[in-house]
Amino acid sequence: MLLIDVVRVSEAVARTSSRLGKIGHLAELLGRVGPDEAEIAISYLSGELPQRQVGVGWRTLEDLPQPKLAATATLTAVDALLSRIKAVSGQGSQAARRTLVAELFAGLTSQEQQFMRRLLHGELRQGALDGVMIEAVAKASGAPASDVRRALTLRGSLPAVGAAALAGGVTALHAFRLEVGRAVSPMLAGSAPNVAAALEKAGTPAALEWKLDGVRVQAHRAGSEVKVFTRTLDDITPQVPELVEAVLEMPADDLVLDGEVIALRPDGRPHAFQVTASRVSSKTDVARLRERTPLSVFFFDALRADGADLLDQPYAQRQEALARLVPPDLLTPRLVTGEVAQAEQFFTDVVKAGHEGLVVKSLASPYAAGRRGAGWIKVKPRHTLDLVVLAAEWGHGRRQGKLSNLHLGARDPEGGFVMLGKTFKGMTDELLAWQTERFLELAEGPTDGWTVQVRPEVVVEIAFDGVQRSPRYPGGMALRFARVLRYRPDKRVEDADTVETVRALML
DNA sequence: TTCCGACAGTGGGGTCGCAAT
DNA sequence: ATTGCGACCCCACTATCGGAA
Repeated sequence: MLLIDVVRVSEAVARTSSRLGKIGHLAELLGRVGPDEAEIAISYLSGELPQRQVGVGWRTLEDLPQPKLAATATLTAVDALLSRIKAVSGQGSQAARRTLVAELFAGLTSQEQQFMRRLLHGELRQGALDGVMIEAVAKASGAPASDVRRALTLRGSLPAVGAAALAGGVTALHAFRLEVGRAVSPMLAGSAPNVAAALEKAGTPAALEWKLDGVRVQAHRAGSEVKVFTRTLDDITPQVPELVEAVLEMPADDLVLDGEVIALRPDGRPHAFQVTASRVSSKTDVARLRERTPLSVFFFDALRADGADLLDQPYAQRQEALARLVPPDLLTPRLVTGEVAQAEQFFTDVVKAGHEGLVVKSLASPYAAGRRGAGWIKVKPRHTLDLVVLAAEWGHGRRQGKLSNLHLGARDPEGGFVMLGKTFKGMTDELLAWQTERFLELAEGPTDGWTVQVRPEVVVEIAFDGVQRSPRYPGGMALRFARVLRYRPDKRVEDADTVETVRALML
C-alpha cells in the first residue's frame, strides 16, 4: 500500500466531524490493507509511529527538501527508513540523522510531507486517535469493540492488536492475556471538585486513598526477576532499585502491582515533585543518588497475584490480595467510608501531611485499564490568585487566529510585575474571542510575531495546584497547573496579588 | 428529548541524556 | 562547560459526538 492512500484517508477523517463517519473511513482502509502493512497503517492513522520515537522533533523538521510530484512511497519503505532514523538517533551524529530525514522527505509529495511532519510532531489533528481507531478495528474485523479494547489494555499496542484482529478476528483477540513482564495500560482517574462530589460519583461506601505526588509505577515479578514500568509503559527498572528490592521481599513470585514511587524527607513529608522526578529519571550513578535521595514506594492495587489475574475482580477483592502480599508500611494509606464528614477529615489530614489529595474509588469497580473516569476519582485542593496578564501568544489548530496562551505576572510592590508562568487552560470559545479582541487593543511594545506584549491592565483569577521552584522565571518560582477561572473586570491592577503572597505559598 | 461519558485537542513546567557548540 | 533538542514525568480544561436515560 502507498503512503498516499493512508494520507488521503487521514484527510477524509479530518474533514468529517461525525465520529461514525471517521470510523467508516478508517475501517474502509483497514479492509483493504495487506497483513504485512496493517500495523503500519493502524499506527499512522492513530497518530503513532511503530517505532514510538525516532529522535526527530520540530527543530529537525524546520527545513525540508523539495517535495516530489508523484506519490510513489510505499508504507513499508517509509517504515524502513524511519527505523533507520531511529537506529542512527540511538547512536550517532545528528548530521547522519538529518541526512536520513532529508532522504525520507525528498521521496514524498508535499501532501505526504505535511502528513509525515504532523505525525512526527505527534500532532496528527485529524480528530481520531486510539479511541476512534479501536472502533474502526472493531468494525473492520467484525469483533466487538470491547474485545479490541481489552486486548489493547493487555498488550499495550493498538497496531499489534489491530493487526491480529484483522487477521484472526475475535479468536485472535481472546489470545491476548496479561503477561508478567509486559506492561498493562494503567487505570486512570477522573476528577471532582471536592470530596462530596467524588463520593457521589463513586457511590458509597467508597475507598479513599492518599494521592501521593510521585511517579506512577507498575511492578512485575516473575520468580526472581522484577520489572518496573511507568504510566506510558516505559521500563524504568534500573532507576528504582529500592522498589525492585521491596518487591523481591514479598512472599510471592508471580505478581503485578500498581503503585506510586516518591521521595520522602527523613521526617516522612514528601519532597517537591521535582525531586522525585529527578531521581526517577536519573540513569547514571543511581547507587550514590539513592543514598542521598531514597525512594519510597506505596502500592494501591494488585493486578495479578497467586497465579491469578485479578483485573476483572472488584476493587475490594483485589485489595485483599494486595494486603496478603505487601507489608503494611508499603500500602497506600486508605479509609473506607460512606460518611462525607469522615471523608472530608481524611482529606484534611492528607493535605496537612503535605500530600496531593485523595483518590476516591468505587468498591465494586474492576481494574478498567487504560480508561479514565471509570471508578476512580481524584480530589485535590485548589489555590487561586488574582494575576495580571503581561502578554498573550497566538494559538494553534482550532485556536488559530485567537490569542490563547497568557503570560501571568504577580505585582511587585517595588514596581512592575514578575512573570510566574503561562496558561491556556480554562478558556471557552467565547472567552478566547473576547480576550483576542481585548489584548489586541492593549498591544504594546515589540512583538516577535508570536507573542503580543500588552499593557498590564487586565486582572485574571487563576487557579493552580501549587508554587514550585523555577530555574526559568525571574522570581525563581512558577505556578503548577495554572488555569483561568475568570477575568476580574471589577479589580484594578493595584488589587492584584503580590510576589510576596506567592512566595509565601511556596514554603 | 435531554443528559452525560468518552475522546480529542490545546498546550503548561521541570528534568534528564546526548550531541553540538 | 554550556546550550539546544527530544523525550517523558507530572497535568486541567473545553468542545463535540453519540449512546443512555
